[in-house]
Amino acid sequence: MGTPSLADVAEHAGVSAITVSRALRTPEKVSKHLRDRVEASVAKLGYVPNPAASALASTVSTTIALILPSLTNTVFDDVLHGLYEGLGDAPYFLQIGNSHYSALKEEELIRQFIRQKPAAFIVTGFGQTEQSHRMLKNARCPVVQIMDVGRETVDMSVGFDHVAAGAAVARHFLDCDYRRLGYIGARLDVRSQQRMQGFIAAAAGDAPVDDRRIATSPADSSVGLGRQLLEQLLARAPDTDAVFCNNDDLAVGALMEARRRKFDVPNALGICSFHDNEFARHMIPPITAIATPRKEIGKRAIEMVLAEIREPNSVRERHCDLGFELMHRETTRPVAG
Amino acid sequence: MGTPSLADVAEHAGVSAITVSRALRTPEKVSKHLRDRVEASVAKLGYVPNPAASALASTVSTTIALILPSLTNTVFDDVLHGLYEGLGDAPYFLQIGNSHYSALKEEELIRQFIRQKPAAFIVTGFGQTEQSHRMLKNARCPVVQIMDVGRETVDMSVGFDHVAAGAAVARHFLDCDYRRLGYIGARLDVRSQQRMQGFIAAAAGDAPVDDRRIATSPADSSVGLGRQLLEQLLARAPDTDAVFCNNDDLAVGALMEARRRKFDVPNALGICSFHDNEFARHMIPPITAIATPRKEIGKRAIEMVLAEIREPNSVRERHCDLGFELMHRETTRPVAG
DNA sequence: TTGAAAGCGCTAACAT
DNA sequence: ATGTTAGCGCTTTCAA
Repeated sequence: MGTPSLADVAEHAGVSAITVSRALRTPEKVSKHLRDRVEASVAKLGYVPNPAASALASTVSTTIALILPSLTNTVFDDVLHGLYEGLGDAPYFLQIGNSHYSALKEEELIRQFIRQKPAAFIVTGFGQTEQSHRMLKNARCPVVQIMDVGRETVDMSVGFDHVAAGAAVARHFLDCDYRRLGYIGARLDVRSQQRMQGFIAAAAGDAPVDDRRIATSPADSSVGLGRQLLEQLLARAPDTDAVFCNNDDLAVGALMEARRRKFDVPNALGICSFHDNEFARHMIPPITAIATPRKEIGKRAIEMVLAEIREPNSVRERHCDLGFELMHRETTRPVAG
Repeated sequence: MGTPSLADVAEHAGVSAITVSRALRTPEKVSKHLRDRVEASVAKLGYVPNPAASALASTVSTTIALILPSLTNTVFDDVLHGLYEGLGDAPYFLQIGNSHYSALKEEELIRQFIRQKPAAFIVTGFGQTEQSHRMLKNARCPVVQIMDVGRETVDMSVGFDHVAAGAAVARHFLDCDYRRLGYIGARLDVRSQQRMQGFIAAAAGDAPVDDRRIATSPADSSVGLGRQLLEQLLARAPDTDAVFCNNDDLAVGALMEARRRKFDVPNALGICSFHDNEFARHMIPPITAIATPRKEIGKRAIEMVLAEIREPNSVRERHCDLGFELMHRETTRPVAG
């Protein structure tokens, strides 16, 4: 015989299997006397529960299903760190599914996860298909949608407002007296587009964003791509005086390209980044950026989920807007006035 | 009734459950006739297998156990990307355990994983406890140890030689005529220490590394910490002429600190980084670094594992040294001579 | 090539 | 507070 089973523990402790099960899962329902005996046997035999058997027998497993649109985007690394930090030693397994930014693939993943009776779902954004939405509604477990805020929530949500964040950048540029605004972005998912739209809309009155000043690419974002995109943008619109970069990689690339061209940053060219990774603020000059609560989103999401698992409907704040913060550093001019 | 089970598919197709099971797992053992009927029913009912039931009934699950010492270290993000890329659509789930750089915690994780009858184990390094080693040996599934190369392998391994990598940096510094060599590092795990020792040993003959020129910290590595550590090192040994940085964050920080002090890099101070993230080569000046095959390690590890699952003992190269490469850029002088 | 029966290790439901 | 029974959905073993 290999590893000991519940029955082995039961025999060793001289009790029934169900008592061992209870002693382990709901110790308060077992008398101290038997609980002690069970615990001793568990320790003696080195018993570890078999999650597959327990998943099969009960209505929920110890799997928390997580669906991310990308694993190569560092934003989700940060979210993951928050998730694992929040998870701590809780007896749940995070199972990651990668939807590759496809709602159909996501639907497929949800279908697979459903079979595992996950203890909870954490999914990215609000772009689910109708089917997905229905499956999540029917899953009878907590569901958190992360990264974004919105109305059509399945159950709970944590994120921030991307439209507002884009608008904040536009307003900042205007406050600093920039007027010929540009935008560079890579791999434009829904949320990036919201940022861009918020940016364009907020700029529209005072400094409409010219199409020639928008440079994007379907490629993954990287520092090298940031250089290229700025180059493209300047080739088409050399008099651009400020660029909103859709993330830190691109912003660092743009800054390096600007330096190579001996541009005066921030006077001749302002740069504002998005997300604010640690290295952005250590560049020379330090990069102005919208700081986003990536790690906090992960941590909060898992906390909500664990709380709901413990005690359904116990979470009061079911929709958290964690906000963002503009870090005004040295790649944008001082506020005019 | 919720989601359809194997029995439902069997009934719908007018065959027995076991035939459906076979049609799905070993289609070559079922006649084309029945196979087609089964497939049609599977599609019609939208059947998705229940992994818990299959894990319980069979001797292996579809879980691949992965033990990483850290999730906050970007090195492992890269490894993870390689793992997921190599996994592709293979029907296995990666289950990540975080050992927090503790061999005991790792042992505990292995014990838990064993209960799940994983299809394979991927563990980091060679620092397992004796118990862990024994459990892995007895697990009757492929095991790959990643990141390092070494002799006392459980089963298979993929990595590179950290001692040799450290030595290569020392030799490079000497070739470029640096003589007062320093080292900065954060969160020193076994492999970092091997790098440091390789570095010190290789420098010993021509330019022994003075203790005052070693600055380390138990904190997580970051750009800010790189600045601080260089500052500390220079406070103690202002005439240091080259620094080996244990990773890219630190190197970028060191470069920024050097720039703040208006040091002439590479002439007055040489900087060599480790890992070579994409941004390192886009800094100004581009950073000389040892490029490590992090992503390739992940990809290769999963490939080995999948090959062994399909066909035990089919993998020929069971111990892969993926090597490293010194990228000589502009933070170290041209080679003297 | 196909099927029937048994059982993987646990928990839900129902006693006591 | 504790135990008995049945069954989760699949695969193994054995038989035809």
